[in-house]
Amino acid sequence: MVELDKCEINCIHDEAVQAVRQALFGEDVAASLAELFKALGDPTRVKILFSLMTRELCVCDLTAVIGISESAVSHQLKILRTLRLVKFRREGKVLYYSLDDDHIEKLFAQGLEHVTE
Amino acid sequence: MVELDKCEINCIHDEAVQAVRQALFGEDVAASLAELFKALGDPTRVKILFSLMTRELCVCDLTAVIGISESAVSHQLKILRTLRLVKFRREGKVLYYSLDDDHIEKLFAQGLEHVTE
DNA sequence: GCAATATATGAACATCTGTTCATTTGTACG
DNA sequence: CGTACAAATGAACAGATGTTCATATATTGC
Repeated sequence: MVELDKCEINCIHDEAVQAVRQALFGEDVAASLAELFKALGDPTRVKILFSLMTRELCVCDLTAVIGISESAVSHQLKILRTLRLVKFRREGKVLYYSLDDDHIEKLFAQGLEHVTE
Repeated sequence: MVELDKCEINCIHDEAVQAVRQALFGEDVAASLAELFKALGDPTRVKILFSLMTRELCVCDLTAVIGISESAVSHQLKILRTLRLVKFRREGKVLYYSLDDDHIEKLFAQGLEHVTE
């Protein structure tokens, strides 16, 4: 818990700090947002999500497309499921995964713009 | 290097896998995208960026707004600088930070939509 | 029920990440 | 020049993260 001890006197823009502090969303929202972005912040998951942008795929397909073990894919899918980024339907023994949400496509689009500019 | 050994026979949708594989962006793009999202995937950095959406602020202000040590803020700012998410200008001893890019606001907007729906 | 198969899950481990503490750099001003 | 102060940097450490390996579910077809 850092308090405004020495710095408040000569350096801080007090009104600004107060204003921003008020506008700043709560700890929980910041945490949720960070959690979401963190989920997108892994090459494997980026590839999984991008793959699912084309069409729904089973775990086995994803394994082949991305080139890592089925277990690794499954673990990542669990994370993406928990955050409601992907959903799945069962067809016999096979589970078909797809994007749960069209926000992801927009997020990727924005992200790509930043990266490739 | 996992090959399509046993699964290709009875489970994989071969054409789909090939197609997606072709469409899938390269290792480097995936890595860049992941790096960007990972940078956004930390509560402290989320707060920093959100704070800077309102107006430019000095490191000292950010310390007060967010309530963590100046060193911690500085370390995070370095990460954000490296990824061209924030920029700064010097005025005497004080460095004023601001957003480098309007993509961030859009990314946050999309992210918030997903989180708060 | 049992073998086969697709996927999920748990434990373990090495690596990466964020913070703290100590030190340094850069700038202003007497 | 030397002190003061904003900010940056480096080392170190605890905690989180992603993969692997081994094992467990769930479903199908015999």
